[in-house]
Amino acid sequence: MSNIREVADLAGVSVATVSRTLQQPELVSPKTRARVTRAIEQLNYKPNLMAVKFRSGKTHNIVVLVPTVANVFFARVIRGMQEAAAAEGYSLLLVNTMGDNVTEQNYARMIHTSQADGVVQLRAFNPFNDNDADDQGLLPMVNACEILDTPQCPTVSLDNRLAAAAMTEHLVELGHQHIAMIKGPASSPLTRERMLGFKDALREARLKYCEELMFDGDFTLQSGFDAADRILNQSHPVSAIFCENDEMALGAISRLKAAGLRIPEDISVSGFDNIAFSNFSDPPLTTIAQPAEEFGETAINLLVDVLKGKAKRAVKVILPYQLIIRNSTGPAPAQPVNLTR
Amino acid sequence: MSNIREVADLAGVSVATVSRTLQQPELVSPKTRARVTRAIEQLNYKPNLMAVKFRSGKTHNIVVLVPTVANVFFARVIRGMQEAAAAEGYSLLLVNTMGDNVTEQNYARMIHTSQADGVVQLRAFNPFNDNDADDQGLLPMVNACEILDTPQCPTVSLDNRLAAAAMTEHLVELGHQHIAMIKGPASSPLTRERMLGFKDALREARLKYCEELMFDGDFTLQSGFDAADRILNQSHPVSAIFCENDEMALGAISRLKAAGLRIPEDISVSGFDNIAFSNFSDPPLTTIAQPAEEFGETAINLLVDVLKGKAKRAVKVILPYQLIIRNSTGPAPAQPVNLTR
DNA sequence: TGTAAAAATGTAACGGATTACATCGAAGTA
DNA sequence: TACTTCGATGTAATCCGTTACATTTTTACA
Repeated sequence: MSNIREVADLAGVSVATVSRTLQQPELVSPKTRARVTRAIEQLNYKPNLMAVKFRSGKTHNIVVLVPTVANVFFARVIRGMQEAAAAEGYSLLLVNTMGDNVTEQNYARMIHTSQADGVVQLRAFNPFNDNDADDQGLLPMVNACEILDTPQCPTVSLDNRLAAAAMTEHLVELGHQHIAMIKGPASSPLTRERMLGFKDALREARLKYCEELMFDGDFTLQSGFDAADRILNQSHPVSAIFCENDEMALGAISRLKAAGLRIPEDISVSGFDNIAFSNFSDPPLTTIAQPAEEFGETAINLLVDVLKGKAKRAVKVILPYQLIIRNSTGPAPAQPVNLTR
Repeated sequence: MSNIREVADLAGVSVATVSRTLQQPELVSPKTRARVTRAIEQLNYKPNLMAVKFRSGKTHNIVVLVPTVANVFFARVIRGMQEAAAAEGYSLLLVNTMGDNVTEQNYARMIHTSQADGVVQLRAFNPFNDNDADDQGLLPMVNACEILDTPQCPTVSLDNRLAAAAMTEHLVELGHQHIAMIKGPASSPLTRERMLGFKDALREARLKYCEELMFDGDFTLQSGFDAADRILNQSHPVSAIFCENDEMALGAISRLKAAGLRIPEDISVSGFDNIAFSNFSDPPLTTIAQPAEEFGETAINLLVDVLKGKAKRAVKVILPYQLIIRNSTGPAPAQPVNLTR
């Protein structure tokens, strides 16, 4: 592997001239520039970017903490980040954290060991501890998708409360009065937000909120299936299920169909996220579309602003949602269907 | 940010002693070691890993070229890689290449600019060009999932031909004589392998191969949907469709059901990959399970062997598949169903 | 032609950790 | 006591670009 000195020797110039030929060619005379360029090609010289990064103190790496890359929604966010990062000259270090706080803290530490310049966090957890705080400055971190209430941290998110309320309204308008909810983990602020929106809409419609109709899930297909199973084995009437993401909705539908229920004639099911599968399921899923790629793109742009010192304060960006009505929701049946069979 | 010199000064020792305290503590007397350790804590000193990587010439980074992180199967592979990499002290630089050769070549170049030590390629494309070849040595690259016929490159894959034959046999045993296939892109060796297995099984069963029953897809849900649409609008009888992955199978099922066909009574559909959704679809999908996480894990281990110089020649690992029979395949109907309606 | 200004190029310090080699002191041996 | 050996520690070179500053060359104009 050749280095800049060999190039300089071959071209008969100093290392500074070689460096300038690459960085600020306008400072080098055309004649010299040509000689240097030829030497570079001859030796197939590639600057050691590790040396550059070390010297400059800028790694141009961004650590991305992803709860799970297997989640289709996050996959879209990642894609958006990747494009924005490439455009800004940054590389992404994707970490599948499985939602583990310790793992996240370990990787966030890459900032301190100069392996990365910033962090994008897709979860509402602050992986930095207090003495990491850059005093009054902004943390080199942005939060996307979930809302993290760290004031020094820019955020891009959805108004989950409003979106959940819109979905609930849709169900209410169809005449549903007994709506169950399959929630995410209680630790997730997303879950809290969406539940608040759900309650808002119920209150607005003068329907009463029923704690017994709230079921826990963890955003996976299986957990949706299991929650639906619990819904089938309880005694309250239910004519619609609001699931906090599409995977759980699809899992729930699978269980409901196995019980012989027709969707949406017997029971309506709604999701959240609008993943690709939701358009090809039977029936296609009514859901909330989120601009996933835009989340990623915005997150990177916010972070780059922070890293460049352009950001004066922690901006909080809210992106728009869209209610997508497909065939998994329909009018409430005249008679509540007997679920237990 | 403190550096090793400040620590040395505070502890009243030389930088060498500090470095040794961290790297080979047994060479430092307990007394000194304690002093150094205290100084490190006092200053909250973290070694600058960029400097270490620069000096050592080892980045402990691995570039992973993923055609698309949105693919659920790849997501599982990634997870396997991540765990193995963490165990070996490597970080993953995930790149969503969208199957673009130029993008892959650009990122593979990170090896030459000393930003990464090795590459894991999940596609059958060699991103290195000839003059990158390490002469007779092994390339710092391993190929996973698809088979890339670069002799200097270790590979971990499935016997796709055998697996496809097994699936075809399953369909044949159910009495299917008119089996259509929804293929991946012709450029993918995977597609070629699976097609060969398909043909093998047909020949074995003395059924004739029919070129008109081969349909193109690109591994997405939508392409499966579209291909099924084409199947519905042609004149040959078809009682089963062998799809080259689960996404396309689910897309196809969606289209077939829209046409009023029952699965598997009217037509059988099979997939490949066994993604999570396939277990919750209606009907649950008959498919081939691949040990995705193990692919990832093996790929990393092979690469680490190469990087450590342990690998003498390019090993080709074949992992086992498993035929998962669910309810999307069933006995062929006595009378071929009229597809065009 | 002389001189100042501008352009081109060179010199060398620097960043932070590692490590070969040098040094020093203490313990061990004859 | 003199000498060897070993353990502990220090010194300084090294990895490879970048860049402030110094120096040389060219250009411009009086």
